[in-house]
Amino acid sequence: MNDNELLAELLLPNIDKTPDYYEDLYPARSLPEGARVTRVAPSPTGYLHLGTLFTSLVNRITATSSNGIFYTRIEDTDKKREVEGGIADIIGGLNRFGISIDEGFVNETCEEGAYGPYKQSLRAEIYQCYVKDLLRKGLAYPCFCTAEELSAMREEQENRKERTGYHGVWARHRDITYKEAKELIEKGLSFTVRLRSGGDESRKIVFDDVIKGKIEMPENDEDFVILKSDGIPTYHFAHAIDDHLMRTTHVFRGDEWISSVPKHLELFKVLGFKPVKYGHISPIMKLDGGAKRKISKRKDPEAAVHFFAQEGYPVNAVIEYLMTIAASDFEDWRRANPSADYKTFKFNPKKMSVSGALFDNDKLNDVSKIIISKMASGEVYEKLTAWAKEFDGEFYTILTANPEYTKSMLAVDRDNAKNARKDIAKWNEAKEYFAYYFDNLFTPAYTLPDRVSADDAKAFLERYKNVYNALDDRQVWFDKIKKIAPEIGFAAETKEYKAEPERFKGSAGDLSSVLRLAVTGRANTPDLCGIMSVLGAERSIDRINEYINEI
RNA sequence: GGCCCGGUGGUCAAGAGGCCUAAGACACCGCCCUUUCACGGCGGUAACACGGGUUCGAAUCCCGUCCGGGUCACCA
Repeated sequence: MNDNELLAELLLPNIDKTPDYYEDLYPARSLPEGARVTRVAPSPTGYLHLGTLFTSLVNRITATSSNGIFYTRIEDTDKKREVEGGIADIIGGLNRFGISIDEGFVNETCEEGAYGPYKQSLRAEIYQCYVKDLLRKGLAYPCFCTAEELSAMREEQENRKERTGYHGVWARHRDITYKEAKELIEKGLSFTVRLRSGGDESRKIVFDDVIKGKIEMPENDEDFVILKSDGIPTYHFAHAIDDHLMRTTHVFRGDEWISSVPKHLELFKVLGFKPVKYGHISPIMKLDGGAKRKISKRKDPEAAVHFFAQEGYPVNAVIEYLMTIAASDFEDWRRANPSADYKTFKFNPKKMSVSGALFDNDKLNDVSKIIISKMASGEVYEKLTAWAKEFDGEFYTILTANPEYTKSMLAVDRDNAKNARKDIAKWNEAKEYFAYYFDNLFTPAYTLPDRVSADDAKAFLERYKNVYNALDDRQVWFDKIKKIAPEIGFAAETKEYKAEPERFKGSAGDLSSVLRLAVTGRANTPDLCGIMSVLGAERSIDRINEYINEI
């Protein structure tokens, strides 16, 4: 055995497999030509973040568009930051948003697929096997520097205005011998394993990012850590090993990773792997004061996907909105295919924005309103009550006390309507919006429209009470109002009034506003005729009487 | 600070040297439709960061400046 081999044995004595073993264990996938294998690899350090959802969506749609595979892998190599229940929240969140997962953690509890385990903490032996191989080949070496020594070194580099990092002459253990290493280990020192970089900072590497295009950067010459002192790899090393062994073809990830691409590419090269294709996604930004910045977990409620559930945005509204950011040609496609499943959209990463988009709540609301406006009342009922059950118990009780009543309320101006109303963007607006349908939510307003005096309002309402019939259709309903109008000095037709305003006090439209105010307490509502028929004649008349007494 | 990436209306963006007197969507405003509101229709306000080149011609190519973002860990 030569010194490198001895060193490898010394450092990782319990590893007896060789890379060939894993190459055979995880053979190339047999997928159709052009199929892309993508993944999302969250670390369970908290709840599902908007950015993670977005990245997942891009990876998912890329796989779907190419008949490929999308899988999840848990990057739990940092035990210090791990959070209880993190996996469940993230994977469960993806499921809830309809991001289907082909492999890996397909839901909170279940791991599937032939390329596992899909949790990095369970893959230590695999990583170590490759580290050992690198050690044997002299491509890696142990480093015994402590955290203190490393930061002292950094400080010195900063003082000297030199490039910081563990490279060149600063790479203290780069030439450590087997003998020296053995002594230090016998003294009980812990070590990390570093890559013996063959890069040269003055040379450039060029790679083609599938989103951002050609990017040129200095080669990596940093002897960065590949195996931490706890025997677990760093992200960089785990990325290279896992994405190779899991046969990933495309990695879409946040663009904060761009600067480490030279490290990753060097790793792929040194390991003898075919590099993956990268697509670096610009972050979703937020306006803070006057400045744009990446949406932040700590400062922005909408960073947590849970926020959207709480507000009551339908999940497909959030996805639809994210798609408009992800692909600049998505909205055109949507116009051409109004009811198609977004999953059938052919995604092209070249159509992704290269700079970060500001999160646009107005746009989300609009997208969401359109989606809700297209739902039938039955679906609205399901979604609304499901939301209320979780987030507004009082409203839930009210809504479900009489399901048929609630459904007929939701059907007004919705089912069979020629024009979809775009009124509600999220379920938490519903309580206020529908309040007048429920006696314990209804707030009367004893106000009058312009042009209508209290006396006229009373005169109109008194007459109207006698002719109202809850069974009337819209036409008959309004004809009755028009019939009363001239009797009290109002024009039956709006046009008539507009042509000669001096001849009338107002028009039948003004009178219907009186009725609207009396029955709903609102100046604006959907179809009043429909509302009154849901409310029922008795309740409508009661409210009219009360209004007459109060104005 | 070094290294990357980016900069078209308030926002998302189309745009690959002449088709740009710069699309579309959201937001905003006006008009029409209309029992109110909404929907819908029509119209409007509003942009190529700046300065130099290259070219007959530049939003588009090159350089510089400025501005914004990212990154420089035994975190991912």
